This record gives sequence, structure tokens and C-alpha cells, in this order.
Amino acid sequence: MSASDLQANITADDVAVLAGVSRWTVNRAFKNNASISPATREKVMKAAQTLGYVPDLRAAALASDRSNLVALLVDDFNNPHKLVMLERLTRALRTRGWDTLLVNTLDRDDAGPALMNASQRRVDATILIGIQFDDEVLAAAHSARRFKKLIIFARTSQNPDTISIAVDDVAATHEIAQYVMRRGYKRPLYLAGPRTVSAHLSRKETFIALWQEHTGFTPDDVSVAAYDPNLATEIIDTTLRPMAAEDRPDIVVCENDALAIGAIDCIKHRFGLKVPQDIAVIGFDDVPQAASANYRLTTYRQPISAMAEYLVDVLENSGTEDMDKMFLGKMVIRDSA
Amino acid sequence: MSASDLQANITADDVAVLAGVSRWTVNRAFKNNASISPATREKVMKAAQTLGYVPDLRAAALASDRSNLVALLVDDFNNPHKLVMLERLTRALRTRGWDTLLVNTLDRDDAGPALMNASQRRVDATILIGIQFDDEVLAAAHSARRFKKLIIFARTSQNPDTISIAVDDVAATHEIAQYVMRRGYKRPLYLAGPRTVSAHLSRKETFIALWQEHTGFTPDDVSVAAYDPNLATEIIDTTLRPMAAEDRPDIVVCENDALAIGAIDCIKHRFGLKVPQDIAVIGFDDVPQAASANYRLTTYRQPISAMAEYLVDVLENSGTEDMDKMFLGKMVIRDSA
DNA sequence: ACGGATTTTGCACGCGCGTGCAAGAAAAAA
DNA sequence: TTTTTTCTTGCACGCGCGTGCAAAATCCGT
Repeated sequence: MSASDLQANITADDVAVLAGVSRWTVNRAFKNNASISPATREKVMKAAQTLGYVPDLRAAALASDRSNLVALLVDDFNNPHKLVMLERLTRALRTRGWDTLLVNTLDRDDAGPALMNASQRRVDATILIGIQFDDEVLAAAHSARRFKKLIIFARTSQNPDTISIAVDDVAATHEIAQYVMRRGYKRPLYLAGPRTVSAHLSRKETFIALWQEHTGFTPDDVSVAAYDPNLATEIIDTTLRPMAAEDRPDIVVCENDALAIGAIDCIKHRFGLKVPQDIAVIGFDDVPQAASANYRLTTYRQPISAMAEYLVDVLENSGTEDMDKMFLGKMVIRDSA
Repeated sequence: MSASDLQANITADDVAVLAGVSRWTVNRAFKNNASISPATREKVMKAAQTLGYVPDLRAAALASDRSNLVALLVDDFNNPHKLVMLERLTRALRTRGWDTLLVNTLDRDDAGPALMNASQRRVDATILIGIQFDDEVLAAAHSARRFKKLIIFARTSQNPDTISIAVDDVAATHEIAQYVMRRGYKRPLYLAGPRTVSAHLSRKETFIALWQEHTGFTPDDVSVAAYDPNLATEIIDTTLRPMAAEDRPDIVVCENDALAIGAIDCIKHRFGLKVPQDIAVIGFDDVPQAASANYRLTTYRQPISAMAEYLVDVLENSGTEDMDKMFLGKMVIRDSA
């Protein structure tokens, strides 16, 4: 057993000795656009390989004040769409050299501590995907000047210090409402998720306003406490249960697919009705299940990959201009409406 | 605008000056079991609050060689069970003071780079949840002595340098096989996921061996290339399609719920058959959807929360004893079998 | 009020690498 | 060959905090 076997941490110095260069040259070899000759780089890399050296990103982050790390705060693990977003985001980030700190916002009051958690790691940006981040929390977070960038993903925000990357809900809801009217549905029920404190025009408000405007009739709506299919099943059950058959909606327009899937389950299995013949259902997101033989859900697909790519663009941009961006998705017509 | 407004990074020194103590006392105030008087701690905390100071975990990690960070490598985002695991793991970790680096193993050949990615952050442990980590990759990773701990979660591994935290597949499969026999099913079809290189007894092999032993008859089996419901639907379709009705299996035993859900969709919607009357289905995992009115899936629930807690125990344990552990889950009987 | 036991506080040094510039080497031009 | 120009390489200093120990402060009983 030689002395080198006992050495716990191999540093650039060790590699430098073996390669016969200075420590700085070693680190340069690992840097992408560094000015170093191909010959020395190869020499260094070979030495690094035999020693099993990889640069220590903690030290690099400390010295340079850039961590290439983003925090991803997630508070809603019931919604299957989260898995899609996580995959797309981590893929785009890692492909372009960014690492992801996944922070589970444990409960409603945990948003503050979760943000603090991220800030202790000195991440370059914090990305919020979820619902519990109301304007109050955002303002508090930003006033503490603890975040270089605060990005709200797949959700619009009115907060001026925040970068919001989302689908244009108003345009999307227009398209959905148009479709619903064109197909001749008369009595929509809007199934919404938890109410956020944000005052901006949500999908629900937009839909209801549009429907009123075009038909003079105000649709009913109900809310589910979380974007959870099983909860949606229960809410639809208690909503439809007391209704006479002729009073029932002819379509349930859902804020997203998680709710739509729960609604379909309820309509088919609790009431023995057919979708779309008895009650149609329309969703939002186009989760993988929406395409399954069982649901064949008509929905609206968000361009998550494009949004994720744009998010990395934002990270790489050091300017100060307004980076908010709205995306357009597209309707996916299947059989449920 | 005062000078302090321009200061980018507030450090413990700044707090120390304001609180009238030394820098070390400031950091002690933020440490849990530090020897510090309640009075000074409060004084320090107040100063920290007015300055908006939080300790820099990068520097702490660098100085102490403990990061309180684990890497979570995930390679299979199609399986809805992953979302459950992610939630439970991040919850257990964060509750007990650990942060999570989520690394998306982008494709089959990315396991090595992904491990390297984790190692550059000098994480205290690397957790593998997925399928692409064959013994070869694990051995390579460990021989590079780059990981303090390599944990395989929810999957058994034969690798001796690895800590495996998983359900006892053999016991679980026994229970499932017993149930299937007791209910009088005669012609099971085993629906398995992608073949791993691991040589150990998988659920499939165990089931088939048990069935042979008890009935003398060898059940058929098919494999799906990924734990993806929609893929499972296609495989079941092509498997059943050429069969005469009387040759069809009377139950499909699935390696997990992702496959079982796809199988049910196929049986019901592609063939118009009833579950369980025409063909029964049994799963593994108990994903949230399994409880939905639509699937009512009979399955086997893994104690993910307990396993996650144990994982943190392992992290906090500095001993060298063998920390592998097998858990027992329990069958959840619903209507699908 | 005093000596010793106990708690609380301060500090030198190091963790591994980045920055920006200057010195050195190599290549190109004269 | 000599002189420029260009490319490579080396280095002092600092990033913010932990470790282990010694000095200082506080406490207790008598």
C-alpha cells in the first residue's frame, strides 16, 4: 500500500506534479475555452485520469461566485405533469452544463425555509414550479436580495422582480373556449385547482369571462384543493351527485389534465356515464396518460421542451432586460371532447 | 444609497462586526450543537437578520469536507412511481437536513458522465434509482474511489461496495404468486420490464420458478423496453392479438404498476375485455393511480417512506458495517385480480 | 471574596480553485 | 538570424467557513 492510496482527496496540485506543470495549468485543462496547448492538455488529462482526479466544483463556485447550480422548488408531487417538467428541465439544464438542486417544499408554510435552503447553497438561480409561491413570498425572497434570478416556470406571475416562463393562458383558454363552443356544448362546468393569491387572470376567470361574453350565460365552477386526480374524482362526485340528469353539465373543462383524468374516472365509474357522449371532458398539459387508450383526452399541450431551453437561455444571459416570455401551445384533439 | 447596499455578499464577518462578536461566534450561532450562550446567539441572529445573512454552505462544505448533499441519479421518468419516490426521498432528506442534487441520466450511455457530474460536486453520497446502472458501471464508479457512499434505492444489487435499500423481491413475489394461485388463476402471463444485466433473481425469474414448482407448468412472459404504460399497452396488444380466446392468459402478472396500467388499458380498450373477469391484472408499487376508480389495481405496496428514512439513517451512519437492508411491503387487494 | 470547575469566546491555518496580469516560449515576420 | 507578434504558462491573493485548542469569562461552593 503506497502513500498515494491513503490520500483521500486528489487535488489539482497532485495532478500538476505528475504532469510536470503548474496547478493552474491543470485547472485550465478542464476549462472549456481556456488558452492551453492541445499537447499539455492531453498530458494533464492523462495524469488526471491515472489519479482519478476531477475538479472540485465547490471550490470553483466559492472562488468564482458562479455555481452553475440552480434550485428547483417543487411543491406539488401529485400532478403527473410534474414528472414531465422535471425530466425536461433537468435534461435541458444538464445538457448545457447546469446542475439541479431539487427542493421539496414540504407544506404550505415551507416556501420561505425552502427558498432559504436554496440561498444557502448560493445557487445561480431559483426556479419555482408550483402553486404555493404567492406574491408575498416572492417579494420577501427578492427583498432579501438573496437570489440572482428568480424564475417562475409554467406559471405566470405579476411580480416584477421575477422572470416568468409560461404558456399564454389567455390565448390558450381562448382556443379551448372556441373549440368547446364550436362543438356545440352548452353547459360547461369549469374544474379549477387550488386558488392562488395571484390577482391575474387565471384560466378559469378567462374561460368564464369568454363564455359569458359569447353566450350571456355564466358557467358553474368548482375548485379542487390540489392538482390530484383522486381528489378531482371526489369533487366531481359531490358536485354531480345532487344534480338531476338534465341539469348536469355536458362538458367539464379542466384547468389541467390531472383534474381531467380524475373527472373522467368519476364520470365513467361513479356514474356509469360515457365520455364524451354523456359528459365530455377537456384538459390542459397533455400528460403521457392523456394519450392512453383509456382516456384519449382532448387537451392543450404546452411546449415544455422549448420553455426549458429558453430557461437555460435566461440563465446564460447576464443582461438586465425583461426576460419574461409567453409561449403558445397547441390543442391536441382526441376523443374525450 | 449607502455602501452596504452595494455589498454583494454578506459574510459572517459583517454580522460579527454588527453583533460585536468574532466571526467564529457568528458561525457557531448557526450551528446546531455548538457551545454558545443563548444570549449571544440571539444577538447574532438578530444582526444576521437585519443584514440578511445566511451561512454559505459551499464554503462550509469545502472547509469541512461534508456537504450534506446527496446526488439522486434518475434514468426513468416514464414510470409514475418515480414521482412518488422523488417526493418521499426529498422529503425525508430535507426534513433531516440533507439537500438533493437531481441528476437526469439522459440516455443509456450517460451513466458514467452522470456519476462524474455528481462526483464533481463532492456529494456525500450518490443514490441510484433506476435501471441503467449495471454492475459494470457501479464497479467503475467505485474503483475510482470517488464516492463515499453508493446507494441503490428500491432495487437490489449484488455489488459488494454498494448499499442496497429495497423490498425483498423474493418474499414479495412469493406472496403475489400465492395469491394468484389461491384465487385459482391457471394461465398467468408475466409482463416484465427491461432486462438488466444483473444476474440476481428478479421478480420475473422468481415468479416463474415458483409457478413451475407448484404447478409443473411454465408461464409465458414478455418484456417491455421501458417501464412505460403506453409501451406496455402495445406489447400486450401484439402478444394477445394472435391468440385464440381460449389460449389467452387469465391473469397478467406485472413487474410493476406502470406496466399493469398499460396492460389494463389494452385489455379493456383494445380487446373490449373485462378486468378481472376475462383477464385479471396484478401490479407492483401501488402508485397513486392504482387506487383510482378506473384501475382499482391489486398490487404490492413498497414501504417507500420507511425506506427513505432508513436511507437517511445510512447517510448519518459513519460506521463501516454492511448497511444493505431488505424491507417487506404488503399486498393491496383491489378489484383487478 | 477566592480558588477551581465549567462554559464561552477568539484565533491560526487550511479547504481547492479563479482572477488578472506578467513572464516565458513559440511562431511569424523581417 | 533578429525582431515582433501571438500563444502558453506561472503566480499572489482571496473566496467564506471549520477544526482544534487556548484564553477569557462565568459559575459554584465555601
